[in-house]
Amino acid sequence: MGTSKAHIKAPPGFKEKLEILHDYLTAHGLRNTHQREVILAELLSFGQHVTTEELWDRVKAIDSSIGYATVYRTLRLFTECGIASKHDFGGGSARFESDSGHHHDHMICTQCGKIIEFENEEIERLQDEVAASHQFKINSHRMELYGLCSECHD
Amino acid sequence: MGTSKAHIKAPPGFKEKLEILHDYLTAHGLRNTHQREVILAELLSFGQHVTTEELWDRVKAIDSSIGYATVYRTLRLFTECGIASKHDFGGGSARFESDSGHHHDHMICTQCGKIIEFENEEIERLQDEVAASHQFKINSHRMELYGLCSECHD
DNA sequence: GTAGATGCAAAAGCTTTGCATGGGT
DNA sequence: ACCCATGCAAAGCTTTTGCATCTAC
Repeated sequence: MGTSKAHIKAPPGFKEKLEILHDYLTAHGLRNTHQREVILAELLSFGQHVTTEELWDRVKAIDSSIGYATVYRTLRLFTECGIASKHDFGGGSARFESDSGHHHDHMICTQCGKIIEFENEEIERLQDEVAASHQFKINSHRMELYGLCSECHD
Repeated sequence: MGTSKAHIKAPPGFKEKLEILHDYLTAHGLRNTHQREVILAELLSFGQHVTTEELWDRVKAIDSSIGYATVYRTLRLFTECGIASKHDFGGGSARFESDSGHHHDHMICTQCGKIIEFENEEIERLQDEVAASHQFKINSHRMELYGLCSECHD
């Protein structure tokens, strides 16, 4: 009988990310599995910053046999191969998002939890400048603005 | 027999911070204690971003009867009355620093752990600008640059 | 067939809290 | 005296990991 595994509906960007994943797996002697594809698909279709547990809930709806540890380990794998990144916005749990390629920062509404993404080249430039003035070599940075979104004030 | 408690050597800024603390305690019907003064003094004299446990170690050296929970609760108190602030630079434990009054951000060397503080008004202005363009009201922000300090590269 | 992947459950870390006791005011 | 503060130990939570079993290659 064919692989009667749960069907994976491909969300936008799935194909590209899957290719990156496959390349990474091959290059490192790792294996592709059904679980990894399901988790990737759900991460992409979630479309928001998601915690390991939230993602696990969605993944279980597709394949109830997938365990929490697999989601946890797979998210770390995704982070390592550059198709997702991990953030800590406070509130106990780490949150993951699929990488869109271009860097961006976040505004977090402390009232409703909404997360707005933005990018600002001028700020990035100034960061580089500040770092350079301290002979500091930036590898990564985080910048988060906490406050109230337009719907939560006035 | 006066109060033969361990002597507290006043580090720079101790008097001012202590006053803020006392005012806060009075205003909220709370009490001043020897523990709180020791912890404040050690926080100030540490002079670097410190974890609860690291601070506890130093505090115990002054008064070995002080418990971890007291340090923990006192740091939260300090945060509430605005004489200290809490940061999460990753690595498991939260880190505290005494507030210097003027806002600043951090560069963290991922090799040696050194933390360099800096401030940049231009960046702050741009942050306000970005927030305004999204009708977002900033309450606080964090900005951290991760990489290698001058002593850890080349 | 073999080395990596998975699921379960337990271990690890920090953080936070309940409670009896001690101590400011 | 009253009520907050403290110390100790236990509970909570999320993150990690050990291990037997399963599976992609």
